[in-house]
Amino acid sequence: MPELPDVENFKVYFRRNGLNKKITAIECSTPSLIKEVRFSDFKKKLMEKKFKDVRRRGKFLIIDIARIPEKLIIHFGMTGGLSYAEQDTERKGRDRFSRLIFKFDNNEELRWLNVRKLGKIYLKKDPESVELIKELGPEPLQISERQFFELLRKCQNKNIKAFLLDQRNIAGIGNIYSDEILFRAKINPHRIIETLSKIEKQNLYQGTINALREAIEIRPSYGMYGIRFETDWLLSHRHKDMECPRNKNHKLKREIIAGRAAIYCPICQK
DNA sequence: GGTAATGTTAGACT
DNA sequence: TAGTCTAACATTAC
Repeated sequence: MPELPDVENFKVYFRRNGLNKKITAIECSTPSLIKEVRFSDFKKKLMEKKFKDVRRRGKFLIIDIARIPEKLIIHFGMTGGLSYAEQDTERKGRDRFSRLIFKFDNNEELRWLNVRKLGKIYLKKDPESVELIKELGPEPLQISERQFFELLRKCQNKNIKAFLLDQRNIAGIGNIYSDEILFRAKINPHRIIETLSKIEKQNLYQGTINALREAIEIRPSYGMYGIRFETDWLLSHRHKDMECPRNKNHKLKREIIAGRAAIYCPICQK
């Protein structure tokens, strides 16, 4: 679930539920997911503190903590999320995979969910000391068309889907949104960047911005449940009826490209 | 039981 | 050198 739009909504969820409450206990069922610091030290640093502010960078959340310079840095991996609930209530559904839990002084708790244990947690003064954060490309919703073209220019020989997926080019796009973006831009995921026309590049820029913005808007429920994309999204047909949103007679194709399952319309996407 | 899954990365390969 | 491919991580759901 967690690509840019999802993590953006996790940010709002965290801001709404996790800030300015004193941490009274911390539990972690899988301490190996907390990187570069022992869980006992992690706990010591955070006990009795409050989360002050939260921001998003790519697929990461970076959280300020009152009274200490360290930031809590969260990556959700492939199957992560957040859940806020009353303390010690039954953990149903994905809450069964609550790997890290912050208990607050109001008898509620914030759970970091991570089914496949591919997520990571850091506690660092400087977020840039996390290799991937340091190398992260610009935020797609904050760059001009001109800057976008410049990024493409530096990767002429690369496959377009590989380009979109590589966090060092642009931050926050993952497998499903790369498919959605390429569908909107009517570009076949096999294409190499240097073969794209100016109009296709413009469509790619607009498709990126529109898909991400609309996805952020569409998800009124936070967490990983109840995605409700309209049927004109490629996403709503993925792994289901596999019908092209533009034409029911077109069958979507699934193929491994850039190491991931790409789903696209071989007729609409040239 | 086999397969695929919204991420990242190291190392092999062309 | 640059770009691509594969496997690995770990676990569940269908």
